[in-house]
Amino acid sequence: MSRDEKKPKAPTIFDIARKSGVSYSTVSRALSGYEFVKSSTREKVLQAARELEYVPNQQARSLAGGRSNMIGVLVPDLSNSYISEIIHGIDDELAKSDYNIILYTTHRHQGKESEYVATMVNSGADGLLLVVPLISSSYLDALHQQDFPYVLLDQMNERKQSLSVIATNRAGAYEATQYLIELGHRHIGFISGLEGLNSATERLAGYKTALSDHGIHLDSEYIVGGDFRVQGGYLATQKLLSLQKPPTAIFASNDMSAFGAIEAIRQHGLHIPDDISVLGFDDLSQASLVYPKLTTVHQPLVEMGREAVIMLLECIEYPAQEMRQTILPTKLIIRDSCAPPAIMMT
Amino acid sequence: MSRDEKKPKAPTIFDIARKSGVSYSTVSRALSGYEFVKSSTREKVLQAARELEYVPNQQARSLAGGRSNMIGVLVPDLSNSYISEIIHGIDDELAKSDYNIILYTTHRHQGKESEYVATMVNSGADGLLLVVPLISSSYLDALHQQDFPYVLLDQMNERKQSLSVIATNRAGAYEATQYLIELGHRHIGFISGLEGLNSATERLAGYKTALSDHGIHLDSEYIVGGDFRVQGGYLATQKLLSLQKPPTAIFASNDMSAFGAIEAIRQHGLHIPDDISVLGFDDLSQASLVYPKLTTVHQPLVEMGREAVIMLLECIEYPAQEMRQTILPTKLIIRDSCAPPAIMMT
DNA sequence: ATGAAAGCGCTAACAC
DNA sequence: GTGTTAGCGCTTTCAT
Repeated sequence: MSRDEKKPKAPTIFDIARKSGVSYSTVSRALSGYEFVKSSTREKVLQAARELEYVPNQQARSLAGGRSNMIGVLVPDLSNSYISEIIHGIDDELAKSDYNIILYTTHRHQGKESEYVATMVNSGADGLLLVVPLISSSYLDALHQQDFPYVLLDQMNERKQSLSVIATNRAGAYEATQYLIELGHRHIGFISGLEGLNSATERLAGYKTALSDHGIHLDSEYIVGGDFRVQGGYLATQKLLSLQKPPTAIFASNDMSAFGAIEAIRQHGLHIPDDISVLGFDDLSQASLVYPKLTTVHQPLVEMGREAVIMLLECIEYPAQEMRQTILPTKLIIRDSCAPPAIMMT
Repeated sequence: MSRDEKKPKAPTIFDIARKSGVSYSTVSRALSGYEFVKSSTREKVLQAARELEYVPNQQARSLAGGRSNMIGVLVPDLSNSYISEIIHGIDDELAKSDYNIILYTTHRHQGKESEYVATMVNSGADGLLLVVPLISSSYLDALHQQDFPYVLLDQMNERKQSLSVIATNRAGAYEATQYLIELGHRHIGFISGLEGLNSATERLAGYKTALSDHGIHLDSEYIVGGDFRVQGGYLATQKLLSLQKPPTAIFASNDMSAFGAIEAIRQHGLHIPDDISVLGFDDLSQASLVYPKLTTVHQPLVEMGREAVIMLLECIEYPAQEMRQTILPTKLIIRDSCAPPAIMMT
């Protein structure tokens, strides 16, 4: 060690026991809220704990078989506000309990999610919140086998036997597309999301259904690949604009893509929404920062985080949860980036 | 428990010991990289561990006096990209080691930072990264007393005896102000940051110094209070614009404030940068998303996170670190929100 | 209602 | 170089 050796050991329940004159197992009971403790004893113990500024050692607690009070949160990446907002919701809700967050990002080692899951489980997390895009059922199986509490966020397990919370991606996309149609657009470009993602698939489906429900021919040229990021949206929009007959509106699978679209459109010398409309999905906080303010489908990310926590805590408390899905509603937020097409065409 | 009771206990070093035919302390040594282990033995152990899919139990590890491989990260809040970017950097760098992040947000209980610090320390974090704005030295003292490794991020302890990483706030603000002056501005409004924050104070100082160095009278009317957030910037700008002689340029203490300024200016019917220039600080990813793209002082947030991790890990490794500060350079990023004043006045 | 005692899985002296 | 033995701080039977 460095300078002085006087690391003042933190007080343990043993110290509390001495101070309050009871056995240390009684202290443990009093502290952990066990019901059969005389209330006078409990008071005495709590008092002593307070005076000693006692802080429980979570490691010991969970080693001994109790709760660790840690929730493992596995996310792909931190560079994305989409994730930040979800985490924000998780954090908010968790703050009400005394759970803490252990944060894992998979970007560290691509595809090693299962390893992370194993670590989290083995490191004593009481439950897991998974925001991992591409779910491989390998570790989901392991989780199930151990009856380990976890909740899937914004992702469905195809076998649907997980607790999960998602938003109405398809309906949201439908509503958005319909809005564009009602504005008079007949040529609506679509920037798709990351392949394989449930949300991406659903949003595309919503777009397609809306089109066909309104008797609009689906032009496959109008669907171009994006990646849920600014750059992808930018590139996709360039393609769209260079089409022989460019769309009069672009529906981007998420706001990030939409931001890229805005950029590309501006560079092309076109004006939003006069020359072309842009619509996003997510309603990130940036959406009202860009100019023009982005009309977009609000996905309740913060609330999804909250909801997932609620489900998880419930599942930890009462392990025999039946698997269910919470579906939160999306909502079209009309701002300034959409308008009727300049030249109405049918 | 719920359905089946067959929770398959995770293998322990004891299982590895049996499988590889050595004592379990040897296993511990082999696994934790102790050097005096015959390499054939080590290989045998590692092999067995692999086959068993062994995952170490961190709780036990740290309880027994080893490392927990957890770094506690204390942040005020998650709703802010400024924080997100720092965390991003932390995460990036930490990914190279096998440390994990325990994330604490103080917004849960205002002013209870010390309690959090105590919890983190007591829960076996190997080190702390503190991004807490208003540092109360109360827990810093405790940390010092215990020789507990920690690094301050974007915050200085007035007594300067902590490891810390900050950016050149004052110089950055100076450069920015000077840029505005060189553009021809003589009436430069300043939206201040959150009171008490080191960065806020330094930026204001940089602004003032630049002004006086260029012989420009400091008009106290031009310095209006902000709070580092959009709303604060918005309100501050309204005040600035309603001045008898409004400034021709506004330097906001951070990008968030600048975004608010842009909004207010737009609502006022003015154009950026033709009618008035806006300059920010931080260079959040949003800065190039807004329109016009924000000219701002780049603060290397991601790198600050990285650097803090590097320092912390070093400090954990070699506890006898002398206290030092790493100062990372800011850089003026010229985009589209600044231009010479419409009417040159002296 | 409370005390005693046995570990949880692991590291770190201490022996040999 | 490797085995033996204590605990780390706590929860949880099992007694009483």
